[in-house]
Amino acid sequence: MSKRGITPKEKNYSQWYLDIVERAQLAEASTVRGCMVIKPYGYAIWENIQRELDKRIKELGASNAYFPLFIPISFFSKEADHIKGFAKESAVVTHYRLKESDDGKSIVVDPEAKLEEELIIRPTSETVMYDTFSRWIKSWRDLPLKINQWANVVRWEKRTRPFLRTTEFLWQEGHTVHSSHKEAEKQVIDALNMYVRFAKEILALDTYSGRKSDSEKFAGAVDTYGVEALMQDGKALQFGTSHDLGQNFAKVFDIKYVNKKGELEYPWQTSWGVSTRMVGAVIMSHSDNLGLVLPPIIAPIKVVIVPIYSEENKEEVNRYATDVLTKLNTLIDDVELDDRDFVTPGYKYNEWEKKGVPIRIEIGQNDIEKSVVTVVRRDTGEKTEINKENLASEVSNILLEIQQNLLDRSRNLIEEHTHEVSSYKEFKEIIGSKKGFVKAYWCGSKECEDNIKYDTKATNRCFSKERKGKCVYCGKESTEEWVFAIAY
RNA sequence: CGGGGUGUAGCUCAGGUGGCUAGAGCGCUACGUUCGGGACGUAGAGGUCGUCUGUUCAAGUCAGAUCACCCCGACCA
Repeated sequence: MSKRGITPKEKNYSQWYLDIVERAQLAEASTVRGCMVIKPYGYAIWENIQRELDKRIKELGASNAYFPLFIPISFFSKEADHIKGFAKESAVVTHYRLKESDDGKSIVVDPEAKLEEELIIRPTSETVMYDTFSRWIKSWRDLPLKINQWANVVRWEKRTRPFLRTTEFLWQEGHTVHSSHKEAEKQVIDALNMYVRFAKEILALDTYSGRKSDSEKFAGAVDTYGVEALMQDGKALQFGTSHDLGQNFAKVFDIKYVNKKGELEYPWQTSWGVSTRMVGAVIMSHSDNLGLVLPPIIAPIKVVIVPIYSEENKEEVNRYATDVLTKLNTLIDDVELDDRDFVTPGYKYNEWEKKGVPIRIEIGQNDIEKSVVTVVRRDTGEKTEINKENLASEVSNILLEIQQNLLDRSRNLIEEHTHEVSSYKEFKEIIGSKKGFVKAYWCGSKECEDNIKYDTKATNRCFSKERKGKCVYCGKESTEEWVFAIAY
């Protein structure tokens, strides 16, 4: 008998998401505005994502480094578009000391200790890094330079939600410097494709990806490319971006190098990043009304063993369970034997389901007599008996199947929720009823884009392909098809 | 920053027209019985009622101020 279920996603998707985050012990709201405390279990998922991603970042040739949290306001304001984009959400440090208040009852900011120059807490690190890069880069021999940073950043967003949008978040930002625009453009696409493959292979998420429209561009970039995943409620979630910065930052940070011909030149730069928002994307995409569902590759616990016993056979069951654990450990890390004897098996089933553990193994008297174990899949709920002898390899295979099944589901969801439309009437109907992605021609004018957004809340997510047609809003000739959706 | 709402136990909340020792469910602790889908019984612990000021013999309850948080918009990874 279930006592308290989570809010079903059909009823209130947003509440369903928050319930999962809370009941899977992933994170909780912090006392600091808009921030969250990532709990050990949630952080373990992040660490798995980090580990897999870090490998791929290094395959792109980038090295990890670390730059300061504080950015002098003068650095920050050098690139005009950049400051415009982030000015409205910047946390600013103005003082460096506190003192006792006059009545001695509290601690206040010491007005004497005002900083000569204010410091911005980084919302992104282009500016601090590029100031440094200007001293690192002198010759064509220093290029390409590829630096990655794992860090926290702060953006004072109006409205926050755990993992999806928090005031402070963790991320990875890659920054590269190249001697030609062509090479930089290739880097932008390589990084984008790396994210697309990562989503598919590790997070089991199918995506759309491509160039962004001018209005969705990163502040200070020449071009921005994004990766868009689809959530189960039909809304899009951007979880990664890759920017072609052109020479915009090089010019204002005075990054110059001498090329092979002996001429002084500005190099071409890129930056790309993904954040803890990915954890939110995974939660929203795969989970169901029982709780979290995790792709096995990033699951902190891949298999949980639940022994079922009474006082009489406790020892026998535990011995059998320990044996099963040893067998599984030959092929699978992260197996947990839940031998707590102060909660009932039903309680444990529920708890591990909420936490999204891909496979549960039940062991009781029945299994021991038949020399089997009962294996239950989190993604399908399917129960099978598997012989104890070839257990490890069979369970490994099921883990692979679950990973694949989640990706298949994600692909199906995106296919079912993608519609090509030819008229604006159709566009509005689909966005209004089914949501999802809508492919439509767009003439490229900001006016049409804004009007569509005003009418439907749908925004231009990314470029789809070259194709001749008529702009879905104004009817002018267009050569470009774009992907639209209502986004998080 | 606009519009709405809420602050009482760890959590979710109840406490008409002011009145005596502050209420429930869940959770927590102890003991016992249980254990193949969130077990049950008994006994307990837990609160300066967001903060300040006022009205009153008397304030969780009324008034004013203040702070905090939540929801809906505009902005964003």
